[in-house]
Amino acid sequence: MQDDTLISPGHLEGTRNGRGNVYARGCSTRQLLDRIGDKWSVLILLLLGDGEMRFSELKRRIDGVSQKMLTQTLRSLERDGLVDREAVPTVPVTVTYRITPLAGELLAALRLMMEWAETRMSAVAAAQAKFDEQRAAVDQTYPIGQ
Amino acid sequence: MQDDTLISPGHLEGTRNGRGNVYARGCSTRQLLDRIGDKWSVLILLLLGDGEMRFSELKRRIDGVSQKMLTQTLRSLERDGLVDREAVPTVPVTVTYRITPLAGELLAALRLMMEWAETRMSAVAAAQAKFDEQRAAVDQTYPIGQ
DNA sequence: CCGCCTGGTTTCTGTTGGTGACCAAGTCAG
DNA sequence: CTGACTTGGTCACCAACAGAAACCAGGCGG
Repeated sequence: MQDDTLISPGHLEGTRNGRGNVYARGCSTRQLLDRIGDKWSVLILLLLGDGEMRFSELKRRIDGVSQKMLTQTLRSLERDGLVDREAVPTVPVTVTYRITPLAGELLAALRLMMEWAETRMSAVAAAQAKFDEQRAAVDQTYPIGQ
Repeated sequence: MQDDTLISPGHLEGTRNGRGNVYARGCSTRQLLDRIGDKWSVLILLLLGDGEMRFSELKRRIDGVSQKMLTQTLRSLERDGLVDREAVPTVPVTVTYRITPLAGELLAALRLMMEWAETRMSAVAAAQAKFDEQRAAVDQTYPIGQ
């Protein structure tokens, strides 16, 4: 597995990582993606990054999550030490979630992503429209019905 | 990766931004996550971030991708203007992929995530082990066979 | 003509996510 | 006491999707 693609800057120590083999099944980046790379985790972390929140509020604010998936995702994040769950046996039980310091550090990266999305998604949309348009033109030139 | 163009009819947001409602269905952060929030996109962008690469090399280096998913994900990234595809009709056709400047900016955030993963995933693993251990203890105390 | 190379697409099947019904525990109205 | 309603969560079921493997295009070498 040689690397003819000029990796240039910094070949990191050992085989550890980055830019070297992000892809190996056991690699930390892969592990992270396996955990928070689902449909809801990032959204939850981003929301909790602004302050603790109750289960029902999370459900209300994240447009489209099902109760099942919210529970499941929160449980998974809790297991990974990224969110903290506190259940108070009040009248109807009250469960509060908040991010842990560990997740707090990750939050910086997630927010950077969010900022990119906010400033660049329009460009993505434009690229998409252009792509689809070209594909449509090709389809017209070479119709599918063989 | 669906192909609906959810640029949406403009409107409904007075919401623009972050910290406010990351959750609304049409929000840019949601759109971004819908696109690159899958199992392979981030990995591909990270790899291509180090330099252009051929299809077969990507497949070889990303441990576990199926040909179908690689093609599908690359096509989606191309559609979104994040990667550039160049097919040269050489002997056996040669297809090269590289990231676009647009994706280049996103790369900073992704690399930050990767770095977090590399330094913190061990803590996550520890948290996980602890959680599972406690759950096991509880299961022993209150066996399932009601 | 056979077999092989790259880059795909198709088919089939197992896993995943979403929907909606249901549960626990407690409170309050009637 | 009964029934309705709260919050947080589980379960059964079904549709959508990812993965494995087979197949395809077409150009070449033997």
